[in-house]
Amino acid sequence: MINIILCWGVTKIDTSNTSSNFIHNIIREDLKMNKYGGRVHTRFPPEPNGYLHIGHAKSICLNFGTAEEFGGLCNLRFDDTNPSQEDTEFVEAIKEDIRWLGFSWGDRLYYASDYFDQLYEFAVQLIKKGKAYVCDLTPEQIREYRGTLTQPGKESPYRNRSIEENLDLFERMKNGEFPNGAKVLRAKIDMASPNLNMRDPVIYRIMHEPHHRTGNKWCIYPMYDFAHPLSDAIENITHSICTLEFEDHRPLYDWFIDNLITGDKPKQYEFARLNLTKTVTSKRKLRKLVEKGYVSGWDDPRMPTLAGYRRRGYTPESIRDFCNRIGVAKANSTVDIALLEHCLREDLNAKAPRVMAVLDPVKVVITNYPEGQTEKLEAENNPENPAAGHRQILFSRNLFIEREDFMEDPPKNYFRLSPGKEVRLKHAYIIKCEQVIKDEEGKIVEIHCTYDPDTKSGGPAAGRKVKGTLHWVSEAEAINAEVRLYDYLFLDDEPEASTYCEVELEPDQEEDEDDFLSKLNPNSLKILKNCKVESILRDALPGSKFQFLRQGYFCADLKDHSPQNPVFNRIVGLKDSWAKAKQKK
RNA sequence: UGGGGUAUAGCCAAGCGGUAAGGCAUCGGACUCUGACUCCGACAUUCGGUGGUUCGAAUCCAUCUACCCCAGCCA
Repeated sequence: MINIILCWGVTKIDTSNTSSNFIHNIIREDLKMNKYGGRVHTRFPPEPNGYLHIGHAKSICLNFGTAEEFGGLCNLRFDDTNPSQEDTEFVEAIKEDIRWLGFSWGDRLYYASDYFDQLYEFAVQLIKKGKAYVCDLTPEQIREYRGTLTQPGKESPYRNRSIEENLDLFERMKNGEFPNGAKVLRAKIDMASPNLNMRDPVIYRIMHEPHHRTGNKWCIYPMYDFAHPLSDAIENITHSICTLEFEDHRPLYDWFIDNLITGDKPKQYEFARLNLTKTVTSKRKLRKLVEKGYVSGWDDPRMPTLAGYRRRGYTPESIRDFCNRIGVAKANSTVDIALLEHCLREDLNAKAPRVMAVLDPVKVVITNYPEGQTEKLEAENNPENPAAGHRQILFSRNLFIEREDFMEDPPKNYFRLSPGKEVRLKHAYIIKCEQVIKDEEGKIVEIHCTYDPDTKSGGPAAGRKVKGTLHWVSEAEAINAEVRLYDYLFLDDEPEASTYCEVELEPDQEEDEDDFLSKLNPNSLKILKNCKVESILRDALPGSKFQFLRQGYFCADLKDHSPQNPVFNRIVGLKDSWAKAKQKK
């Protein structure tokens, strides 16, 4: 009986692996030239300061997928160079999400903090080469000295300290002799560079802050621009893939590599991050939704986090399929969320057992069906997968159908139940509506029908055609369930776009940052308490997924579902051409 | 107005000098005991604009335009 819940279909083999994108083209070229001796080694480098979202999934699929496709390796490396932001909670969540997506880093789990000693040594080398110096300028002064987009910067008065002095000062920075912000170590490059990243960037800052992995060992921490390329080099990364905003950091990346690394040099390539319609993906904004309680947490089923999708009922296969389909390019773009949902439905259609659930029940009485009688009917579990087998459901005189499936005064193309009309009850009989019972307020409380015993599914007269087929649950077997209908958190296609016109922007416009909150969909969650569902759902395992016939895909909630209190989340609705046709009128 | 990028259909996206892949969306139609699925069909005489090179240009050259990113001791 529980078989239905476990009969998870075969995962479709993804054959779209010969993907053509500019990064793979580069790799094919590198392979042809035997660069890196034929090695392909990538890495996924999250900062453990938040949960992974759908945008990260694109990067994970690119990095792990590329390694897989070219017979290479992909490391997981936490970019944990800023202890004030980071936490092990995020480290664990990130690991779980990557595993859930189906990728494996083998034994190659690394942390930038693993390299703090080596990075310190690299910095010392730079000083010894006269290519780095300790600078006493305040943060404000550094900003002033940096110049602007159109004007060159000025050299720091500390720029020409002797190597010995720099060495001494840097060591004393490490030893904790100076307070936060008192000094920094900077690369000595070019204050007049048109690329601001090259204007003597800070590479080490003083931060008296315990680190989640190194504890109190360090009070100076390397900056991303310094730690990242060198970590790549330490791990023998060949292709270092990141997003577009780091494009003008590439000269700096190369500068550190060229000055400190011999042998194979990792190369950085940049691709456009994912944007999704009706979705916010900025870490800051997601954090806000969580912290201000607009959602129940990072794993709220409405969140575009991987934890949220998991709780919602998305399959990892569908997310990977999506990531493979959207492509990888350098043009900023916003993918229609309809594509994600398409991938989801395609996967779930093949896998999810069908079951009947009435979300907004209205009672039907089959007046010519004997009182007290019940009978077992056979129902196929998944027409897409015969191996999923059959189950038995109970029919009885009283049953429930969807309130929406009855209309007293229907339009011409209405295939469902209405007075005097016939419909088939899925897996059961054809019934005909004879009478409508209403209460004092005119609300329909019962629909009286007769059934045609000859039309039993699979029976001799079962071939008779009627236009509509309804899902139903008999009173004899129905159990109550809570159903949570989730909708988009934002209805706006681009919730992150400012509503204010750029032209009118005044200097003082801090508040715009929270603009997106005003676009929250007030109906993103609707809770239905008295749904009638097949009794088999009582035993559904948390996280198991079903198609509620004619309605959509639903998932037994990972946290709240139990046999005593069945709770189902709507993952996504079925496509509904009837609703679309209605809307057009 | 400095530097770095990007422009191919409603949305993604291939294309790499030989005459515009594919997917999503949309619109028909077939099938259907899920108005689902599936299937069949339609959907860029044109690649941001303009000039040029060439027998031939989305691809090469010139120029213009639009949009994105950069002035953290964040990543």
